Amino acid sequence: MTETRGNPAILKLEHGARLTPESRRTLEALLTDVRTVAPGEDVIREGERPENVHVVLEGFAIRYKNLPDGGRQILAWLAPGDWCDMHIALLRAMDHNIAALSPCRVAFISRTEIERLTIDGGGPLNRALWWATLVDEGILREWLVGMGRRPADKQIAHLFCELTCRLRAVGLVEDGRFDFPVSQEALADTVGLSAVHVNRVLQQLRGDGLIRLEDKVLTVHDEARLRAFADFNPNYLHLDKRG
Amino acid sequence: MTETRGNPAILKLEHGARLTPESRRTLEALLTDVRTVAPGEDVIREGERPENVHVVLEGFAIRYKNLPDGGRQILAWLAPGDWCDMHIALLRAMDHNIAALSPCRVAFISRTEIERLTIDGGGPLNRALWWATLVDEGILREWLVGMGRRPADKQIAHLFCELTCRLRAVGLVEDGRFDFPVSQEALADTVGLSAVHVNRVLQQLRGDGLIRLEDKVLTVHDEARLRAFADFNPNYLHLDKRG
DNA sequence: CGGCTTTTTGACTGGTGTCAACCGCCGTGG
DNA sequence: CCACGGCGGTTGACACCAGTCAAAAAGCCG
Repeated sequence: MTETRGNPAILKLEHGARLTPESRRTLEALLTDVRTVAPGEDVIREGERPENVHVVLEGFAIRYKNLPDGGRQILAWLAPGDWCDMHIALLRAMDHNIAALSPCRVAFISRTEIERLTIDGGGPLNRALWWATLVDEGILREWLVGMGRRPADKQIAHLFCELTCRLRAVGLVEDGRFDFPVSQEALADTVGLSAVHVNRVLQQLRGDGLIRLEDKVLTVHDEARLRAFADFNPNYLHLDKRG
Repeated sequence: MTETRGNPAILKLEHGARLTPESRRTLEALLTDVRTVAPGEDVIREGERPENVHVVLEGFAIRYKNLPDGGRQILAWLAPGDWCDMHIALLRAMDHNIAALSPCRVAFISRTEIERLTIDGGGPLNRALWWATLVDEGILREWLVGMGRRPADKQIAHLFCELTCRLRAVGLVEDGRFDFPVSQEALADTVGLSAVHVNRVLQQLRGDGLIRLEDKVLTVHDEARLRAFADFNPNYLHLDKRG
């Protein structure tokens, strides 16, 4: 549906730091090894030694963990512009999986290259990527609030508010509409509910006119109303321009 | 009960990186402005501009958010050796609160000093503090799994396994026992349950002989059994020596 | 037109929340 | 020294949100 105007990975970081023209060029140069990943396909698995950092350029990817009883918990949605595992470069083994949720285009960057530019370098990119990591942490915390203390309907509404903000930040929202190629089961694994209950909640939200969801496109007619319902405060996304 | 042998902030980082004697001295020098914080007292509040980074040296602190309906969600337990907000130094406003849960001793470090040593510096401390941040993120993800997909009893058991590991890493566990000055209400706000239900679950765990909890001391007689029950895998703590 | 996955529906179960009372501990103050 | 008050822990009765199971309907794709 919507098309990104610029490179989403750069668009996103612009929200967190003032990038110099030079660091923009450095970034562009990093994002050359781009691969296509099919839905359901893993990018990296728990236990593996991370050799690359991944950046989503198109589509949705997810972090997730499997449970011994066959269950699954989704830990993050990785939208265009999101860096998947800056972090893990430092660690010896992945403690979770990353997979494509919808068809994705993902950039692969070698960890040594990243480490040189950031951890050991301390340039402007270091600040920008720190910022992105901190935002990820903020999102994780907000999800925890949702799962722990919000009823199902508000939790899901809150997630939709968050996605609207995040996708708008990389130019993927148009008139409150954005691509949403996500099954109700994946939604359920995200919010910690059963697929059946997610179905019922979605019907309620549609019935109340808070959202529309058809043909894999999510529409938020009245964002203010959805935010009020979900008790949404975007402060945790730290998207105000200038870091 | 138990006494830390060394400085917990240094003990902890030793798990994540090889510290040079010099960086150890640098750390010691940073941790001089130590203040006492009473239970319930806030160290920093949502919305505030962070001017200091905080390190817990004694006692438990928490990250938390309040909800409009009066509820509270605890987002992290900060034990001795934990850095509270490395991160936020980069951000303009706190998106959550930090408070003492039990009587605490907390070191205050000015953000400019920290930024010089890490973000802009790129020394060995940068790696160590990155590592600590990544571990925090790993914990957050595991908590999400617990809230989303684990039944109440296993979730609480899992938390006890985690605490045992984390506190052992800074020398605060002795014979499977450690100080646990935490009300059931705080536990409830941590795991997203009601205090009443936490009470019932604790009785069940005690009845099954998995834990003992009396006089504000938690005892795990048989750690292997508790881990098996909770389906606990410590990989997300990344505590293996050498980063 | 078949098989597949995803969504939808209904009936029923069950885990957890809520409310309210009671108890035991402990610090405070008369 | 004892009475009081408050907080945290414990219990029981009951309500309700969300899970489970199962089957039908609707899309999707070859």
